[in-house]
Amino acid sequence: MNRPKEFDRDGAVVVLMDEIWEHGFDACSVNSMSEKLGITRSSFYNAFGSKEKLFAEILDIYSESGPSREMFEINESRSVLNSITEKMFEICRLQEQDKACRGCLAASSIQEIVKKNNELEPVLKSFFNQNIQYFEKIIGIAIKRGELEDCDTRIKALSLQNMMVGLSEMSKIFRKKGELWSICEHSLKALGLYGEIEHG
Amino acid sequence: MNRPKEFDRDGAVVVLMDEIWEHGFDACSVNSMSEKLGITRSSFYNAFGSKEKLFAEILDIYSESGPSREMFEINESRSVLNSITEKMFEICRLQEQDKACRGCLAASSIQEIVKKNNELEPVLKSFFNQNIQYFEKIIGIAIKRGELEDCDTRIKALSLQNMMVGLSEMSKIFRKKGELWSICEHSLKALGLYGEIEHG
DNA sequence: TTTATTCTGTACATCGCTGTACAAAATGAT
DNA sequence: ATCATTTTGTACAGCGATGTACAGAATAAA
Repeated sequence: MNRPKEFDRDGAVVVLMDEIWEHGFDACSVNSMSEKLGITRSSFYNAFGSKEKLFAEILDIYSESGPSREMFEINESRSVLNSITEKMFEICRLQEQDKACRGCLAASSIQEIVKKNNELEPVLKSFFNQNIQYFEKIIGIAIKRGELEDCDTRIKALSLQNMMVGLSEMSKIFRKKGELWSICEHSLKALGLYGEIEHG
Repeated sequence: MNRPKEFDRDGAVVVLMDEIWEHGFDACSVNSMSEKLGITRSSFYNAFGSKEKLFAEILDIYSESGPSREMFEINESRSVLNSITEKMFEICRLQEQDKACRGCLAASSIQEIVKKNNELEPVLKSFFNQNIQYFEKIIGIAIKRGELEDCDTRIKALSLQNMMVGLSEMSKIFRKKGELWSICEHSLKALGLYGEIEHG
């Protein structure tokens, strides 16, 4: 019926996610992203509408692969605290290995978007609110199971989020081997969210 | 001997600190900053050398007024944990009131500088390392005084820093009255760094 | 083959930013 | 008044970004 696209749109979104993740939202111009894909700007606008719409898409994909996903695989054979701790260990490992020091895409975008991009600010905020809701949920489960003593789930969730956001930025500054995990381990234990794991 | 400057340099640095704090390092062009001061770019370059040198100056001033300063007023009549808690309460209050959602200047700059500005990266890193050193110091004092049980001062310091950096970004997203402080209070208590304070 | 549809490439006019270079202005000291 | 010094203003030449508009290319269906 119509002329087919000459590039793989889904693949392109991932490429641009990496691009924005590494260089930041502002630094990635429509120009440079189009160039990266080997298409022209008019194709870019045609395919993605605008930088903002693209970012919203990217954030959506990011949240699919984000902390919420894997942690959600909470079954009876595995404790909630274990899931949290394991996930955090994995995050620390990834951040430590990442030579580009990208941190968390969402956390890194806060500075460039809040109070600076009216279109994306609500998108980003909803990302974090969803995360908090998820954290509240699994913390609630942990309490019910007796893994965690009773507490205000929202404050506990916010504190965990706070720790994670902090970690995203700290990972860019403190690059000594194992240091990130030692912060994480200490903070999780302090919050009562630590569950023993095996790490190689 | 020479023609006097036609603008107040020291005052200008403060104006530009606010400018960068609010809009970010990248968003503040030499053009816009010069315009803000009502001078030309050549005067800007003459007065500050470059954007980078200006930022280094600003960070220096910022660290003077930063967390380290007031917390350092630790005397025998006031506990270390009290000082920390009071300072954190003050920070939460300021962030909550700040409608521009600026967060911490240094924390907010991480994203734009690390791996992106070779000249400023070491400057920023040294800012944080100094902060950590200071935290280690006062935590050491707290332990000696018996306010805090014995622990690895570096990890404790890093965890505190992590919490503060997180708070800087969280303050831009979660704007409900008192929520920031409830995160902070909970996290400080968890880390064993909370000291009872009177807050109005 | 023609038609409708959609994608792509080129071009446009505009804007802001960069760092430097050089001339003009202003002052203190002699 | 002249000189040395420093600040300031103007100008330059170049770069990259923006969003749109329009023409051309490619395809599926009729």
